Amino acid sequence: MANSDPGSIQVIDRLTALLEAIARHRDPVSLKVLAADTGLHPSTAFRILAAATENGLVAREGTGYRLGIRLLQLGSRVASHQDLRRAARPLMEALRDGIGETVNLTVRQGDEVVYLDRALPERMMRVEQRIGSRAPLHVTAVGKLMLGEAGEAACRDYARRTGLPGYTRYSFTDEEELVQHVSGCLRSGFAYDDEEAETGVGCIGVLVHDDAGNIVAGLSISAPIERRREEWVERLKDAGRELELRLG
Amino acid sequence: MANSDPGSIQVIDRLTALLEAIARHRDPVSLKVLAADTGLHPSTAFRILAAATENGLVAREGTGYRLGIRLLQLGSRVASHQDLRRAARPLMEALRDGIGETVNLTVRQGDEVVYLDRALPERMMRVEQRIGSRAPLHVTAVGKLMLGEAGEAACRDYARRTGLPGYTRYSFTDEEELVQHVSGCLRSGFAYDDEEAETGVGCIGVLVHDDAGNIVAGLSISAPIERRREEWVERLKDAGRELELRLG
DNA sequence: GCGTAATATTCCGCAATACGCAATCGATTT
DNA sequence: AAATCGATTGCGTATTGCGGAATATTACGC
Repeated sequence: MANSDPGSIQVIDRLTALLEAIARHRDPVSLKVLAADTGLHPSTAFRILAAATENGLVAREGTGYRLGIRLLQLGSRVASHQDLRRAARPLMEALRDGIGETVNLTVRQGDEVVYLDRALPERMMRVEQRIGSRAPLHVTAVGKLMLGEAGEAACRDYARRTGLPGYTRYSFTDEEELVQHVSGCLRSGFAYDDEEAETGVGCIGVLVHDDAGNIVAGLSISAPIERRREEWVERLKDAGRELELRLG
Repeated sequence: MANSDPGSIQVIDRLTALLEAIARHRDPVSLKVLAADTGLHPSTAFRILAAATENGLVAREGTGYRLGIRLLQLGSRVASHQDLRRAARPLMEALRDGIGETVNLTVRQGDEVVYLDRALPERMMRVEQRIGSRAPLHVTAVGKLMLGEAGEAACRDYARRTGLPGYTRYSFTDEEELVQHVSGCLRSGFAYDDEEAETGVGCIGVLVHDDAGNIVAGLSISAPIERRREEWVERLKDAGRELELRLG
């Protein structure tokens, strides 16, 4: 039998699955668990992990495995949007210091937003998105704006394609309502996320454009819903505008 | 012929080499260049890159390749020293804001220090180490302290093992001098790096210990040598002590 | 401290996998 | 329009990685 999918190498798929599996766990993971999680034969998992360890992608801690420091290096070198992150960072930190809540930088990738960077406040209860993690467009403030700018047709397309899965009881799951809501957000130049992705979490988002008017990124504030304040909208918009200037 | 090295999987070695090669370049890299850099047959490189792209480890930009966003995610999940980074981050930012220079968090790995995190000041000229990058112990402030704490014998061992390669004309390349210098640093509880790693760059470093007295990390300030100030030593020591408290 | 169970690691023969050649496709240049 | 250069794909083959079983190591119960 030939390759099931040309453009796919078994070992690389398996390696990725293993890395993912390790990443899902907080503490070092045993071979057995990893083999079970990925459905690989322990012996196979072992050999792949050993090779990955050789290459620093994985490290051993006692008898278990954790992600290797080389991934830190590679992660920090992901050049994609590097300029963007660099330009945004000080603005994000300033905004975070001003309001005392988490500030996120996101970009669109397919039907999701990806968290590129964030600035975390120094307080016990805060909202924290992991860098590199994803969320569907229709349950995030920035994502809804992106849907809005893409136009009604594209938004409806998205709705049908994804089926608008609900995450909380506040998520939009109806195409008509979403389209309606999204165009409203677009007009006001910002969007709220009212516990649509996770109960108790509220966001405010704005878009960042380049000179040509294309969407470059989204900037958002995430906070426990009861701490969120109206006034932040203007500050967030200012930060967005400032970022556009710095990129232009 | 059997595997040259059991515990090594060809594809994974090659994948890692390709990722490294991509990371070395700033802009998207063409297949040809990657194949040349890694010595792989273009067709082989292509297939591996295609598989890596499927898995999000690599992304395409036009006709070239760049590191994929999944590496961001994996990099951010490197659990190793996560608590440390988390605890150190606010202290580092405060210190950076106080003195206006780069603050680094490092750990030892073998004969090198690895940069775990850093806080960058908002100014045009600044020293910037990439997260995940490495430097030999004997040309960094923190590294010299680590050598000191390891004891004279271990330090001499290190000297012979590595041959003390020089990076600038100020690097220590003589075992005797290094041992001497290092024990001096240890006594004073901090170390300078006077353009020993890179001409024009000066550092100050301190060590961070856990309750049991083991070295957990190093904290350092990097600045253009002519901007470096004596006063920073105490502030850095304070930050180190504060971090020890927070970890304890 | 010993026996036992549970994992981790190594060995090995087999065949599926990934390799490299060569041919095709596509873009860019002259 | 031809030619050149790089990216991509198909294909037969040898190598590589596979998984079962054997062995080592660790953890645990008694």
